[in-house]
Amino acid sequence: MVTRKEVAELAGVSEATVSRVFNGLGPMKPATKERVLEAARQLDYHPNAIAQSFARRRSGNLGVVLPYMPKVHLFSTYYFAEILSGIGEQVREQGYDLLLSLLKPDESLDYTRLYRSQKVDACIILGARDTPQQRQSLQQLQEQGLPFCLVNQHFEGSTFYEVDADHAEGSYQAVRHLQEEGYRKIAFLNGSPEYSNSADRLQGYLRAMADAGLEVTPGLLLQGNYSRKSGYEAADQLWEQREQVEAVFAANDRMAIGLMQGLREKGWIAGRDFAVIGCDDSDSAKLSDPPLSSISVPFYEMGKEAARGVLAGFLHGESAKPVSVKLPTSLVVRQSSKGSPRK
Amino acid sequence: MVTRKEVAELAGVSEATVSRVFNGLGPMKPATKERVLEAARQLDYHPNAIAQSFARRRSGNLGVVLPYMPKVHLFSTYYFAEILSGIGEQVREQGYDLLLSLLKPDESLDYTRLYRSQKVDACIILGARDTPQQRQSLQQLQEQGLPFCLVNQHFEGSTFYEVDADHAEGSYQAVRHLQEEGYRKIAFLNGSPEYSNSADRLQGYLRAMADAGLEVTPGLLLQGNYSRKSGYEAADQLWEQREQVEAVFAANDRMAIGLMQGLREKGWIAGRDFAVIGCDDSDSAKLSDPPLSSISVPFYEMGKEAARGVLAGFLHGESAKPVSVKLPTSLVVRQSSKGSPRK
DNA sequence: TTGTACGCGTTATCAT
DNA sequence: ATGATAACGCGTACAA
Repeated sequence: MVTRKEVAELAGVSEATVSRVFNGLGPMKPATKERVLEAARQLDYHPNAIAQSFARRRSGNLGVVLPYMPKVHLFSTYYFAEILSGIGEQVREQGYDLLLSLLKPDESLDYTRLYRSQKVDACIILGARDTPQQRQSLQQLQEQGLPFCLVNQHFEGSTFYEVDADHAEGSYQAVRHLQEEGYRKIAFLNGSPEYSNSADRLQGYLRAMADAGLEVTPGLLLQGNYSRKSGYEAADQLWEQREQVEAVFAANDRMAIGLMQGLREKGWIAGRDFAVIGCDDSDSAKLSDPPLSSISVPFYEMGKEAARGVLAGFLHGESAKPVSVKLPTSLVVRQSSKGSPRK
Repeated sequence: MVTRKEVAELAGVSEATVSRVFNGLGPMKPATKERVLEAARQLDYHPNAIAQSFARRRSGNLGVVLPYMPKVHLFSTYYFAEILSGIGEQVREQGYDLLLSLLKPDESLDYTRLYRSQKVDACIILGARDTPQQRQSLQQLQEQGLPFCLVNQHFEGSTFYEVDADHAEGSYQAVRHLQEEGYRKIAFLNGSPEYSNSADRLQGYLRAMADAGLEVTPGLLLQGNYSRKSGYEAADQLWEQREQVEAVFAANDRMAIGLMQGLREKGWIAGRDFAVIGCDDSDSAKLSDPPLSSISVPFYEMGKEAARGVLAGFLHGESAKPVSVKLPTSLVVRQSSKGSPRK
């Protein structure tokens, strides 16, 4: 590998000058700059990134932590792909690289491990759940001053840097839409409570029902775990009380689709016999039958914002501590929420 | 940050000894080893990975190149998620890290850029297409002796290291299955020709038809581009000649689902009026209505094998040049291929 | 079995 | 505007 030294010799300057040229530092004679660049071109010199990291004492890597994803799919891959793309776009703009860390199933959540080998300067943590163990791990990071960012998850009562979406407002809009279409008996199929999304969506649902003066009977509140299967199973419960339900708002697309599959087996077709709206607007929403109305979440932008913020926080130190944000969602209406309430 | 030097001082040994302990090198007195480990524990010492990379002159990173994925989804995110998981599992086992590189739309495919900054020791390239430009980029890598591996793509006539699946055999099995179910007029909806999968699947289809003594009229060969939309549009063509078609084998799940959606609008239900089998067994196969029969491809294992092979090739030099492999597929039968041919 | 000493390719500080 | 030089934290050949 050709090094700075060889470039310096060929250009007839010192090594320091070569560095200055490549880092655009200090004043320098255009002629020398040109000589150096020409020499570098001739030798096909490229700075050694590892040596740079070593000297600068920063890795130039942003770590991205992905949760363990077992065969029972609670997350859609769409979700992570979008967020990752956003992160990728931002790190490229900042000359950073992206180091992926896939958690193991049993892995104790000792995030500090990632930092202490100094292979990452900051981290974005995806798919975090609100459990005592998680809170403790994150708390520990924060106390040690290690820069990190959570995406699409809020820890009430803590002051972590988070980039979230306004799920409560999104849910409110979805339920309002169903009401405007004439539906009154609207059920809510929620996901696991350890995700803050769940609480937010429940809140949006309840507010929309209250604002419309509609009663929320216990039977209208169903509980799933974000898997297709749990939505499929909820169809049974719903069928039991089919006279009391005209529409369902589900906390994600997978459950919504499972629910539609379950009810179809009993003869109820979404968009004809009842209405459904899901959440996330993943690509499965377009693949389902009928196509699923859903709340679109700006995952790409969330990833990008998280990367921007957490790197700014790191690069400018405490001076620019990032502040949590909440991006807006939007409702995408498709066939599953069409039709009208049964008379 | 606490360094080797401090540990050495506290333990009353030289820095070299500390290194030996942490690398398990050379013979050493158990007592000294224990003293060093105790000192390290006390100081919470962890080797600096960047400095290690610098000294060892290897990054300890495996690069993974992902293609640009525009809004028109030709790849399923499932596909990449599975392969990435496999890679992730393997690199962890080898103490490596995973550096993600997301290509930009216009980006000229100069893969050497990834290596010359020395941030990766080897690369796995996903979603490569067989174009002159691609071949040239890869050829260049090979000539420079840079270790890389292609997953799920074959370049006929070249000797790249590739981990592929036996798509021809998988397709053969799928079509044979349709024949065993009594179908005779079987169409094939292929994807873009720049992916070797397409040619392989076509070959499997043709062989199965030939082996069964069935004629392949030109009308039975449809062309899509792996997007749902292209499958949806193929439904029109198919409908034109509906008397000549009883079943369809599609080169991926997205097209198969689009096709089912298109034909449903005309009144044909998959699994009742005609049969469909897709490829990849992505999770959308379980979400579609009816659930889609599909050829399962061991993406996880392919990713794992690619990582294993390419790292072995790098770590042991030319001595252990990895040899291309082709993993087996399997057919998963669901509702879309049930039913029986119309009389 | 352990210590000494050098090198790795930069960045950054201080002279000139 | 440019050059000399000291870090940076570790691996490792060689010496003891």
